[in-house]
Amino acid sequence: MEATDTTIQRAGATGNIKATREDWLKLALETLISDGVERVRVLTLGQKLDVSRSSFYWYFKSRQDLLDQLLDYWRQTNTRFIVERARRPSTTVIRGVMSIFECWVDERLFDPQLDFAIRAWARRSPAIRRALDEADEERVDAIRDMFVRHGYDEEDAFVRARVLYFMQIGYYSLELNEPMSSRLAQVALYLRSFTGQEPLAEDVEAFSRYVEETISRKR
Amino acid sequence: MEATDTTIQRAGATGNIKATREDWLKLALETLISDGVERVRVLTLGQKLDVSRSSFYWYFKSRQDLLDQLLDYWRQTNTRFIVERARRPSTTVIRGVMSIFECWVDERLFDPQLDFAIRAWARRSPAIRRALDEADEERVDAIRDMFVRHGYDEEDAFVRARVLYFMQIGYYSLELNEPMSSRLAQVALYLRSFTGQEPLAEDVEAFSRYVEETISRKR
DNA sequence: ATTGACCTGGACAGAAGTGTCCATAGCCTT
DNA sequence: AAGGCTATGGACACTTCTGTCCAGGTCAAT
Repeated sequence: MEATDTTIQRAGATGNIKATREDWLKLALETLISDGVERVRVLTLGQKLDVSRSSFYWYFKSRQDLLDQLLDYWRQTNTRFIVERARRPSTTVIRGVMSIFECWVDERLFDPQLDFAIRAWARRSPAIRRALDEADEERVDAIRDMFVRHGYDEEDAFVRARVLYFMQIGYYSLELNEPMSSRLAQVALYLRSFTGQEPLAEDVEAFSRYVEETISRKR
Repeated sequence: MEATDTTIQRAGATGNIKATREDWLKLALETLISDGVERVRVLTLGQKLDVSRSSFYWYFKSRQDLLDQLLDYWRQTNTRFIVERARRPSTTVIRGVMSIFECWVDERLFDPQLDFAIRAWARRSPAIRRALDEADEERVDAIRDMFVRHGYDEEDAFVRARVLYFMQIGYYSLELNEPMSSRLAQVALYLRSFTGQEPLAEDVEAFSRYVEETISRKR
């Protein structure tokens, strides 16, 4: 049972390896996302990887050490693209909001399940709580600035940023699992609701095209 | 179970009683709300009540039995008032939305922490998931009907109901803990954002009055 | 072929939790 | 005063998990 496989790159490692550090991390991340921190257990991960727990303690100092690294991963992914999309120059507010919408339809830009798992985690850990508050603030601020750039006054921009962002977090909270087609069908209404302006037909078409491309590239 | 509640009435009970069934339930509920289901443990509750676990098994069949009753409690409270407020006759949409807003500022009508705890719970239990989906749908439908009554067409009403409800769930997800004063300061902007109409000064004032009364009555 | 750096399994100790059984203490009724 | 019901404590058996220790197995380089 040396087993190297799943692939070739692992041959690069010493060979005795059944589970790499990355295997542990990846499985831990998946577990965090699907089941929550509480379920990220050394014993359970080991059983799934078919490796004894001792192996884990070779790579990680402790369970806490692993959890710390999961948080780091989240920090380096989920907030970044929202802020980046919100800062992109846009010709109209509608287009600006659309840029942000891209994060909501492309899980490579924003992983709602992961964000949600972190949110649940934060309820019982002050350290996580702080990290999360910072991330939320950063995101809302970036969206607010986008509205401000398009002429909304400070306070209005802030409220609209919140409505947009909170609404999306709320949407994810419900975990509806709707097909993309029905979500797309209402994009125009959401755009109007968020901006107070009427979106053009070509705006909506442009967004639909983006989504189609994204989905096809993903396959 | 006579017993009703704390203090004097407990003398009415058999006397040997250190912890009533209600004590267990209440503490379990508080724990569910503040720490999540995972932390609702017979052992821990017993320690806090300063009673051995055997006592628990006198009142409840098992831990699962207790959890079932917590779910029942949630079912009988959180959704009811939202639906009731959404159905109230209102002269304008603004007033209709304000009726629903009452749930967001009065924790006796809607307990966000409890709702949130249930949401986290649902992620790992299909039975809870189903109960939650039903509740969400019932709430959104009630809000949608309110918009329809005020002349919004079906699809628009649906999107607006979602924006309103999801935004609020999202707001709670962030657990911001803002003072009521700063939330109130932006009520007009939210009303406009949700309805697409300009609220009257007297509407905003009426809402402020309601909130003040609520807070003072609570003390 | 030997060495040494890497990695793994198994055993041990111990914490925290569930559920069951039974003896018994406290109050109410008779 | 005795008996019955109600509620409790303590002991037992079991499970699931963490973290430590150490004896080894495997590969690469010498």
